[in-house]
Amino acid sequence: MADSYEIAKNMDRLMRRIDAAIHKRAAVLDTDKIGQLGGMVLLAVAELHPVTMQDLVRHVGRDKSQMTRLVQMMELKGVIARTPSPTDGRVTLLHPTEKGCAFVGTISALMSEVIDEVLAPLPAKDRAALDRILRDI
Amino acid sequence: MADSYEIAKNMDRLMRRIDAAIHKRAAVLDTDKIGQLGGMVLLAVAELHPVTMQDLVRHVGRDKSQMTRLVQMMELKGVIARTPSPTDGRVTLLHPTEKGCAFVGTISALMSEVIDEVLAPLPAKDRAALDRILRDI
DNA sequence: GCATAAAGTTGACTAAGTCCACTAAAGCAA
DNA sequence: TTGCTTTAGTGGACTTAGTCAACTTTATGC
Repeated sequence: MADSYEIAKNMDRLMRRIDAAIHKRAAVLDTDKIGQLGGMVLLAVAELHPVTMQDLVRHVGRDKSQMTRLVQMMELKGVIARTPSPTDGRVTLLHPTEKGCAFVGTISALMSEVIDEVLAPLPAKDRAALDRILRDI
Repeated sequence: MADSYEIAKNMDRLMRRIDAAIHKRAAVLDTDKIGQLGGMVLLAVAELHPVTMQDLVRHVGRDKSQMTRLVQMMELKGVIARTPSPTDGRVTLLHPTEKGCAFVGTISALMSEVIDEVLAPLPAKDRAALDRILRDI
């Protein structure tokens, strides 16, 4: 079996490089200072809307209290709207606002740019393999 | 070209799962509360020693000030020792202590367990491919 | 010998993640 | 219907990570 430590280490290294590449372009996310995680969450909301907090939490794999605060912040910035569910008084539904939708293009372009930059040395075949493997796991 | 957003999203998801799996076993790293990053750094020091701060910083891809503080903490906990370089008064060399070395086995076992758990659904062939791709990047 | 650079440290900060207690609405069972 | 349990979401308090800039000390190249 391939050395797990090596896999962990190289995965960490890759993530650090992606983070650094995103950071370098921070201005894009800082237009309204929604941050890196905020950007990811906005993409998720735009993809899944209308989506409940619970589902969003599951989708992005973060703590629910963290999501509460992040979504509150993004509501303040005007990129996400919250409406109470008409069928269940406990749940709130999330939607991207128009402003939020406008960001989506920018953010996913940023993502592409970053991923393309970091994965640049990878042959297309390996990149496709990576894509598939990541989906499968 | 494979959708970069999907790759980024799935990479994030995978990292979150690894983090969660490590977190679940936090006790192993909490024996002396060196933390997750501390564990990684200890492995790196054990692998590369004697290693300078600078090289360590490059190896793990973190900020040097972060490393300073982390290493100070680990020195306090007694898992890493720092000695001034005999040839250059500016640099300090890092070594694992005996106690540190004793941890190394535990931590890399933890890593293996976590990686093996998270990558369990992956066929051996794909796992090998992932390993190679991560090395190549 | 002096400007200049490199190694490491410190301060002050922001973002991310964790844990727990809590409220309120829903679901369910006697 | 009333009480019990579960579920959705919120808030508080905290720890770990990560960033950036200013600074000290030692080395180095003219």
